[in-house]
Amino acid sequence: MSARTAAPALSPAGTRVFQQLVRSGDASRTALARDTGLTPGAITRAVRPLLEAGLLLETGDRASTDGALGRPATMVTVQAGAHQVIGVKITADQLFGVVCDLRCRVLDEVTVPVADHAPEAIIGQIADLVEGLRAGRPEVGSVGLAVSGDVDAASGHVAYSPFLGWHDVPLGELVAQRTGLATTVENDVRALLTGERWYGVGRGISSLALVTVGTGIGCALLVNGQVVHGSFGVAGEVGHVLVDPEGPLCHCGNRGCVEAIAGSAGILERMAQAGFEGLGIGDVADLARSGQPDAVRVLAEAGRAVGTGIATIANLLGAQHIVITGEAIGSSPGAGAGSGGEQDYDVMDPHVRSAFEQRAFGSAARSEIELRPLRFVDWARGAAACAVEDFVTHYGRS
Amino acid sequence: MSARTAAPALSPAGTRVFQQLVRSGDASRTALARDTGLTPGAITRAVRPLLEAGLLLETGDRASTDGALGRPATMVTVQAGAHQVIGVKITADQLFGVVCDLRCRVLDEVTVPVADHAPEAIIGQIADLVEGLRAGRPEVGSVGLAVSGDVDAASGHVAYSPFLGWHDVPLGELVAQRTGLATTVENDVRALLTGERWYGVGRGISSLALVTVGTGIGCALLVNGQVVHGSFGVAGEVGHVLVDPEGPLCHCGNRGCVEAIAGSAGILERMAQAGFEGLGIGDVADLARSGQPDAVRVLAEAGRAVGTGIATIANLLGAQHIVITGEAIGSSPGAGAGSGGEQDYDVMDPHVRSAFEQRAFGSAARSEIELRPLRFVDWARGAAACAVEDFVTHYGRS
DNA sequence: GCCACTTAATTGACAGCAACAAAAAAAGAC
DNA sequence: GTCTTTTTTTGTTGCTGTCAATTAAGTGGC
Repeated sequence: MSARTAAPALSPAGTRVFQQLVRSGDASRTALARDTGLTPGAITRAVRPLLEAGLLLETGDRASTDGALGRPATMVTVQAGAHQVIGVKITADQLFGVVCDLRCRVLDEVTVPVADHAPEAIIGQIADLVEGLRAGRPEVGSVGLAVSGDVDAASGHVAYSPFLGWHDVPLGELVAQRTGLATTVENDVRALLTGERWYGVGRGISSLALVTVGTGIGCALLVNGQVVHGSFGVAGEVGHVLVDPEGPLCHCGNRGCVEAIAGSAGILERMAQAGFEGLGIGDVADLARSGQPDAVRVLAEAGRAVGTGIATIANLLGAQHIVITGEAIGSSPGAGAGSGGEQDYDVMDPHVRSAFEQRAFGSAARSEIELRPLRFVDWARGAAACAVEDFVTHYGRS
Repeated sequence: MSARTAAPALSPAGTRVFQQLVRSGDASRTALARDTGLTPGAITRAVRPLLEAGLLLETGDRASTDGALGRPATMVTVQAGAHQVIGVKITADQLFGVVCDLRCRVLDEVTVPVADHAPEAIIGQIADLVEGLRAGRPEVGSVGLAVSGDVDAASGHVAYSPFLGWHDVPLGELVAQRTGLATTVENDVRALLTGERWYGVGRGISSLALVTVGTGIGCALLVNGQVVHGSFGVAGEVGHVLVDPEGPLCHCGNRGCVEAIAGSAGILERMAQAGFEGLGIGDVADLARSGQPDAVRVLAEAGRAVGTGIATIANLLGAQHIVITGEAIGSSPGAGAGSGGEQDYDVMDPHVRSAFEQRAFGSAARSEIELRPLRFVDWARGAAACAVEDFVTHYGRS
């Protein structure tokens, strides 16, 4: 694919080194030897062709010059701009696109409204979006797409996407044909996890859980350094963990699932029951901040439900780090102008934590919990991260 | 270790082939090539030294002679008796020991009562048990030990074992010193999972959950073909999944955990509350079978709790197969004379399944659920399986 | 009964890769 | 200015598995 720089047939060691550097940014050769488990000699030989291909760069930087004995190590860095990728998050309302470099830093972004959900229409829009972002950037060589639903990353097929109403769409092939770029497709939450894993808090961590709170509760899991896919395509359904058998009815048919209590729909419905009709989730948070008892109660319940859900993840998987995110989770109003309208009710934060601490068993309570707002750029960046991963692992192959 | 047959420095391919055969029993060379991803030529070269070392055997058997074209494949089998291992399950009451061959078939078994829980005392008893089983079996070359609690398999240390009252006992080293045999230590439930994984239902499956129902609820998880250890040593705590916030108090401080409802202690306590004091778990099952309403209710609740717990596992992990086992789970009274007194109340079975089906989300309901009685031999066999795995992976190394 | 066909297993040649070990490079210390 | 100390490089070596051709061992056609 995209044979811009004739791929110099990387050795296994070369791929390992390249991966390591893309993920860590820079390192001395000795550090690389330590981290990859290869011999210093092997590193030298692995690095050379990558330098020649322009993928790596030897900056004059010296590592830790402060009084260290011996020959100072010279740092090797990724030439992050050498290859660029476009990441697109597909929703029923909008397409969010970003251009990222190899270190997954966002260079440019764009949002496009979506009207027609038909696969052909959306694929056309994706192609246009890609062409637009690609203009004047010859380094762009691959595309990553993130879609909610049942996605087979290996084949690039979208088996089923409820929000888009898609069934068995060979999205990867179609976009690759239209754009001429190597295309990677992944489930949106797993894509987000991939981004977080290599370029966020997940660095150096082998078990990580990512929970997105919104209309539904999404979740992707990293266990033993591997993304969990589930035998039947289902995994990470923390939204249907039981919280209260007497709780509100969930669309899955049971009562008291996390999603029924903490999902936006459930929250708004219970506010409506309390007499507050037609609110948005941000309004509920505002009410809660101003002390309105119903809003406080509903959000506290939501927070406790999420806390119970993540405690279950911690108890079962021993996740080292748990990130909770969503349009609906934020720090404070007006903090940082994200692309999406980020409503915030960190009102939930203490309730999440207290419920987690209460239900986490033994050492599982040591899991680090992080709540953070999520902007749509992050979704697109996750898609880009998948494309980068694909590029790096397949560089000089297939 | 145990250099009986001078290990002929196995190549990586050799180890892969050996592993594959120990796990599958026998295969033609072509099948091996397919399953290991190696070239036919590599297989030939890998198999030869193993044949010479007496670890493999070429039986005259031909695979599928029925009208198949071409040269018939000759089967290669493990010489299962070439190396034997002893597996020991350590409990506060008894030691259960087995001798197994490389295919993990039980050749002999023995039970020893335990009086003194002090590490030295138990290690002495283990050494005696091993010597006894070893007598007249020169093929015995390694020992596997299964202990409940926090075990570090890599170092062979038992960090903490509540039932034995052990803290940081270097069990592996000590037993290796006493017996002169290579020794492997593993958490008991994980050992059971290992046995099941390679020699039971787990063959060819990459995600498997094993739940043991007894005094406590134990659980070991296989995800993506790897055993989950948990970042802080905690994982698989399905016993503390929330079932009912109004439920009975659990020793973890919360209400309505699976363990509080389905653990033996909880069951007996609730029977006592109903006026049935001093029962054993088998008595409760008998009462339920004879239609006693309280027993029926308590066991139904227990079954539903377990069902909810495994549904949570299925929802989060997408486990392909879930095995529920325990002294307390059985088929019918008097079926097969196991070593432990196996009480049975398959009374729970329908309740487990219905609760599971109700709470499993979407395709997660496709997980295969299996309830089966557990005899103590199985625990010991799990320990043996760990020893076999260690032997196979380290053969011709370290 | 011989020959073509098919599949299994073997073998020799080959090439690639990384480990090993020793030397060169680049500092700071004395 | 030499001596450490650490990083990096460079031959050399050994091993391993792929490749492709060959041999082996059957079945079925004629």
